Amino acid sequence: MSNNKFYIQLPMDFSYSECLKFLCRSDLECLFSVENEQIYFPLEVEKSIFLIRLFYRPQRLWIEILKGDDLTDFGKREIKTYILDWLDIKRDLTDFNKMAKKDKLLKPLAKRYNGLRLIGIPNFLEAISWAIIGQQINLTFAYTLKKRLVENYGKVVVHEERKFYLFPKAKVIAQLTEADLRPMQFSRSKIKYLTGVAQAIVDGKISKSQLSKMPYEDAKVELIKLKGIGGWSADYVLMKCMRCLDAFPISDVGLHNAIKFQLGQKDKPTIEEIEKMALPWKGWKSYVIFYFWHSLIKK
DNA sequence: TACCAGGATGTTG
DNA sequence: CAACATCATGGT
Repeated sequence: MSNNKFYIQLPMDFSYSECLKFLCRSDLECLFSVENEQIYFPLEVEKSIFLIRLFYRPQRLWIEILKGDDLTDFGKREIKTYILDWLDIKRDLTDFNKMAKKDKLLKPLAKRYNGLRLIGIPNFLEAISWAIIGQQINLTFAYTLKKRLVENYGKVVVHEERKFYLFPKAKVIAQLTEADLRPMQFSRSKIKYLTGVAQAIVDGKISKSQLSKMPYEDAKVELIKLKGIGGWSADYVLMKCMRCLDAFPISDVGLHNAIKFQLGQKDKPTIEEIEKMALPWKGWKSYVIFYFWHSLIKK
């Protein structure tokens, strides 16, 4: 059983504690859990489900398989790939930090959160669904809705009397009705958007691999064709799932508030003002907004 | 109590 | 084409 524990070598400027802080931002998170600075989450690889624990030792992120079939070398590689993507471990932040240092607004954030990675959502359907769920409601309520969806329609893994959930499959969400989701307090429009997107994925009309071959602008156009996906949601998915470094949901109210606080102003900035201040951020706009979001986390 | 939430869509003027 | 209503409900 020596095959159930392996590790990823971490770059110097990786801050496990800042990443953990982001992962801990809601007590209602249901797709992973953080305890004693360890991250627990289930992952489906090659049709079998593994329960994984991550923990940190200097310059190493250890991966331990707590539950699941025997791991092949292929499966092991898949799990590593997933984690590298999720925590954006391979990203070289040298240029980002260099740019941030010269930027009045960013400098304190980049210093305070040095080594923070843009925590992603590798699962395409989950990323889109989370964008839809988060539209126009406060984050606490959004987490509550996601939890209800996941706990009712996602696969569950039980380990030491604790339940761990996977995000529901597109095939399952595509079949849901108002009778299923209205009692969980999803709005009629969110239900339509969620099932519609899931159906589009089932039908092969859109996929992560297809989008990944397109330039940012084209991928954004494709996403916006989906009912319920506007500019904000498209950019959200492009930054959290497709890893486009210049995806920038500029209309985001969280961003507006974060900039307001950072500038110590009474009013939120206008879109035009943000566009102007974002000029030097080119190449790293998704990282910039992520750092601003991070600054909103209440201790 | 009113107003704001990590928006998007359909309608109206 | 810009302004407005609507969605649904929790948080403050």
